[in-house]
Amino acid sequence: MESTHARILSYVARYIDLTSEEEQYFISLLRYRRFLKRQFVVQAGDVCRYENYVINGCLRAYFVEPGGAFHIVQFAVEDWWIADLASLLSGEPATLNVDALEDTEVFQIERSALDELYSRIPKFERMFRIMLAGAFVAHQNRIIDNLCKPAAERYLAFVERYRNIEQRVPQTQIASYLGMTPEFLSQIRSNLKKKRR
Amino acid sequence: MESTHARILSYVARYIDLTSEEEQYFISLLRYRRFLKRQFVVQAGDVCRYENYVINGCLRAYFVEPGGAFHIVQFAVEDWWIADLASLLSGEPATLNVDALEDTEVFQIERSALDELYSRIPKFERMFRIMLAGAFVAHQNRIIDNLCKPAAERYLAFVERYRNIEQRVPQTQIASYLGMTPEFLSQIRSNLKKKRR
DNA sequence: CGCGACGTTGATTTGCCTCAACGATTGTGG
DNA sequence: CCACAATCGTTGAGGCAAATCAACGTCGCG
Repeated sequence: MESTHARILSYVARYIDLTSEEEQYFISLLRYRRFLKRQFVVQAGDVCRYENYVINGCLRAYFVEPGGAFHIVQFAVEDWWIADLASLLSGEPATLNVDALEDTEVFQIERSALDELYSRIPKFERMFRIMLAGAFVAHQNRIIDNLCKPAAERYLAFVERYRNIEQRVPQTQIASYLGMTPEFLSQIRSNLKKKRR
Repeated sequence: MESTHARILSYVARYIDLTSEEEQYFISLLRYRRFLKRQFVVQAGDVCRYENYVINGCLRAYFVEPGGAFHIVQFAVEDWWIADLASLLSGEPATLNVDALEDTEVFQIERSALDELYSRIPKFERMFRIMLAGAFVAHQNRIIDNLCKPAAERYLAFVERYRNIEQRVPQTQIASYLGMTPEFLSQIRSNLKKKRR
């Protein structure tokens, strides 16, 4: 546990400097949890009560259409945060599901603990502001890519950018994230192979 | 000018409470500017130095592909903020253009002034954190819609959500925002009209 | 007036989806 | 430890939504 704390603290240190007291206080708000593969972290319909930091393993957030089709919105591996942010902030029921693609260890921070953290140590407000700005820009770029790149290029961009994820999760999942069918992704890959030779 | 300050102050008041001293300080950081229709607010390649609050009028942020195709990423009307956030934060050259679809009045806050504002009045860090969270969620929903809704539904959702924008900007622009060709949007609209009768 | 932006309509093409069938691999209960 | 199911990736035929290309009418503007 010592070492896992070290990890999240060094993550925080990328954004802000903490005194060791502040570190202790921050750590006291963390709740350690393990999720088994396929286990839910957040279920659509329930209120999302935690922000989740991934220590190791892999989570995914996805949206299920009334028809039954589902679409992956986000993956989260080591050092990433994941939640249904809309639900966490508003207290409304979540529209996203979050579950584990591998056995996964996380630190959770409860909504109320976050609020207290912001008040006690405003630096954390800065950290989350900067994190959110980065996430916002990433989403914006994803929208642009979806608008103007054909499926094959989007796949290549994904592999380029998230090699660590591409290795670990099944193609079905990646296809869903990229907004195409698994069959079509398979076709793309086989075309790329041919071209490469 | 008095009245325009009142407007941005009531905008801020949605998020945080300020003393009148704090209000004065905040206002002192604002730089008033007018942009004529078609005038650039940010040009891709330049560094984006300001966060822009729209007093009235309408701005658009768009991305130009090497091939020449362009895609609208965001509109901003009264009470909205717009910038190339990636550039503003990193100091790298902007990848987006921002220009005026109508004659537009804005308040600009310079990057360095923002930093000072955050330090002097951490409440503003909270305001921007909350704004960013909202924008993040909105982008996420847009990604989901692009993935699972057909073009006609996306158009209807846009009209529903942004009636004030839909009335004011040409269809070409809306088609670009929605990720479809103007011709196809025209077809969709004519089909909807037929159905409505 | 004439030019350029805008919207419309139609013919053709294409990127991607749907559906279906088939091995290969994983994993799970008997 | 085997047998059977479930998950995963692949391939192919056919279909549809949306893009492309082209032509034309309208309007606002210099």
